[in-house]
Amino acid sequence: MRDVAQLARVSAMTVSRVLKDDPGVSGATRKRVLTAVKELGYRRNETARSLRLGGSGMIGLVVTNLANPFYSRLALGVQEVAAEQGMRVLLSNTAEQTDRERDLVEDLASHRVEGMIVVPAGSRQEHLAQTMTSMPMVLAARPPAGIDTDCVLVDDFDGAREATAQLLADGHRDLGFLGNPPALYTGAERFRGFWAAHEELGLEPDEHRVRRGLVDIATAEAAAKDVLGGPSAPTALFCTNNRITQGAVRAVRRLGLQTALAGFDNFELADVLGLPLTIVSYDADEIGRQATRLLIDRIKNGTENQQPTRRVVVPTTVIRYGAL
Amino acid sequence: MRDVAQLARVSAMTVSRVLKDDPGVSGATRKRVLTAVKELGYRRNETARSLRLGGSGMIGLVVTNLANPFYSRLALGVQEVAAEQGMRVLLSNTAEQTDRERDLVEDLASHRVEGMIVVPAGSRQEHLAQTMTSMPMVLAARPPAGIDTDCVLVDDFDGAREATAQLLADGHRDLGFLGNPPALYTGAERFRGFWAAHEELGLEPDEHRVRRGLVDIATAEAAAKDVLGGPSAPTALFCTNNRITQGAVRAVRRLGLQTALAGFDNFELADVLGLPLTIVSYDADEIGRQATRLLIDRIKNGTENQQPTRRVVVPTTVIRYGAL
DNA sequence: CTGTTAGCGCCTTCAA
DNA sequence: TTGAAGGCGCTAACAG
Repeated sequence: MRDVAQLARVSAMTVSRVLKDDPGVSGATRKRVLTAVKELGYRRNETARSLRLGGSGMIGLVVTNLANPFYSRLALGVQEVAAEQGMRVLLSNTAEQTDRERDLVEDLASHRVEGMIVVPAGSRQEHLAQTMTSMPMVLAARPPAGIDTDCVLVDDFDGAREATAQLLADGHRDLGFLGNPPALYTGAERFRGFWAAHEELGLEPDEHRVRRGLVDIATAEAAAKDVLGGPSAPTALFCTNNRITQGAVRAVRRLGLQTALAGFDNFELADVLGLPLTIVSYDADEIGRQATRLLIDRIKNGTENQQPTRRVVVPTTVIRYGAL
Repeated sequence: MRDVAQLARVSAMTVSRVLKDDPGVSGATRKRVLTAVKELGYRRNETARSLRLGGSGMIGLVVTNLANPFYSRLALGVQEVAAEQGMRVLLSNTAEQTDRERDLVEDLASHRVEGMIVVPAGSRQEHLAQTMTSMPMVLAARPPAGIDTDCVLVDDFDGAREATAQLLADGHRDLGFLGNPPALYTGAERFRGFWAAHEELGLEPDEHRVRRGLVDIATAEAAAKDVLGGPSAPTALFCTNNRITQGAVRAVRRLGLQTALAGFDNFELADVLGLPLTIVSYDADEIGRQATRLLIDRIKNGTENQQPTRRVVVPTTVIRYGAL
């Protein structure tokens, strides 16, 4: 910056003003400075600027698994709104490990992000309380447990309830359930919705056809094969997320069945699989956008004027794909 | 830091030493400092540290479309190696726009990343030359054009050649080609491989069955329907990337055909689609890992000891899925 | 409209 | 083994 100032025969302060679009600079001076900037290929040091200004212009985003399209879409939504507000996003991936999550969050805090959006890996988040004291935090896709923060959720209960109701309306009575760990909020809520849809018709699900604690495509496929091969095989399966649905699709295909499937999260090619498929769909980008709006709102409001904790629920839609 | 120093009754310098694991601090002092750190919830300011040290410990990653699993996997590979080396990754998404790419790259440079990995949106990269003068850069998935940098490529030519050869070996003679824009390196190379496989058998592809310049699932689906509905309909289609293959799958399904498909990039559920599918697969994570290794190597070597430009080629494997 | 001074939080260097 | 001085690059606040 000194070099630019020297070349333009002004002080560093004037260069700073020009680069900041400060109005109080004469046209001629501004032009001289910009010429010098271009000639030297000068680029303002944002690190020094952050230090001086006391804000980095960054927000942190911590997701569990970027390879899952749900999270990459969410990340895109976050980037979109952050960019609108002139902020950058520092992205971290926990690989579903709570201890890594704690480290990454600490690391982001050390880099002075102005706030954080976290998709927590575990079911409770006490380990984030410390960080929360120094900056706002928003949870995405899971509600806070053990801490008090804003969050953006999918309507897990109602989506599961509605999809299950459709299967029941189709005449299915022997439904199976393939779920992620019940300790997770989404797992519990979606199971609750599954159950509620039964109750509304005066039915009760058969626990023998329930498998929970599934964590990836492989475990889901195994569980699906197990249920479908059992004595009281279901005619339809409800799956709590896209990985599990895909495992179930594999199992159904391998066994040569035409079992009806219902599941959370839309996925590509769902429409051309040729299986009867009921999908609870929602806009992952929108979760990211909403979370970012909540976060930036808190950042701009600073510590004063503390609003109560907010909870935004993103609606779901049920989509039906037919057999070929 | 001053507060910690005061509480521990030492100077700020000593606190700095403790936090840096500098050996020249007595055990008793170190313990006092750490206690004070914990009590105050103190966290070192990495921004100030970067400013003083002259290196941010970050590398930039610029991808065209994070929603494409290819890029999210690549990003994970980059994160993995960067983390091993104690560096963080600043991720940006260009949405395939070259002007946005230039801005994002400039922005990363302003934030003093120590190097960058870029998946360029366009076919030439002169606009990156300026930035390259101040830090190392590695291109991923596309070779440099208009600039001179290290790069990591997929074996586009050979993958396309081999997959095409397999279709020909199956007895197909009327192959169609659905390609991304020919101005893109991958588009050109994959088409070249498609052509070469024909030549090796003394055949020549029929240009009437070639459609290029496809950019997403929708355009690919339309093109596939067009070719498959035309007068000299192919019995098999070669697709240059996962979006195009998925468009082709849609078209084939909608038309109720059993056309054999071959394409670049593996995708989930490819094995359960029930169509004859030949996929050129490769490890997207590995591209990210290799690119990061090249980059960090250059960063550590500094400006001196300039090695010549390197080009790493990641191999491909051909996978075959059968009809049901 | 432009310049000077001072300091953001940390660490290198030198001195004790 | 510890501390004091000084500066990384920038800009707010105050002068002129």
